[in-house]
Amino acid sequence: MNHWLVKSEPFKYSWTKFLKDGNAVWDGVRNYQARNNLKAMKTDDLVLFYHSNEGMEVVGVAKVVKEFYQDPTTDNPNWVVVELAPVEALQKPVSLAEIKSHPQLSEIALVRQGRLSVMPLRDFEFDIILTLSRL
DNA sequence: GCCAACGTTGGC
DNA sequence: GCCAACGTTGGC
Repeated sequence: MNHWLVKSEPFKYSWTKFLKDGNAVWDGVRNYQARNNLKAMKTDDLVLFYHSNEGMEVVGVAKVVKEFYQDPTTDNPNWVVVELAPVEALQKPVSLAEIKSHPQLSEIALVRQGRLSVMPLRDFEFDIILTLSRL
């Protein structure tokens, strides 16, 4: 199983709204690197949900419930969506500052490539973030 | 609100 | 195909 992290501005789509909706079509991705990551997601892969701009913290775990298909919000066949469903909220959100200060998390795209909105995580990176959320 | 980082566009 | 100009994202 692969692990991922997606960003959302809580202003536009928050974790709270996601919980209420029960699932989400992850549309609007217009960046090739992020698109490639969406295409690589498999059903039941786990995805961390990060609040960018406001909050700046990982707030929950989601899973892939439907693999990629053409983004219905555009006619351009370059762009795709996946569908995600909430798994659980983190006991305690893990802030960007905590992630940045953790030596074993210094390689992740959240730190190295700030603008990427869909990124892969290595298994141990995913595990560390979950561990931090339980401290 | 500012600005750095980075992606995209378009003129040549 | 290069590169300057411009737009967007997102941390601070």
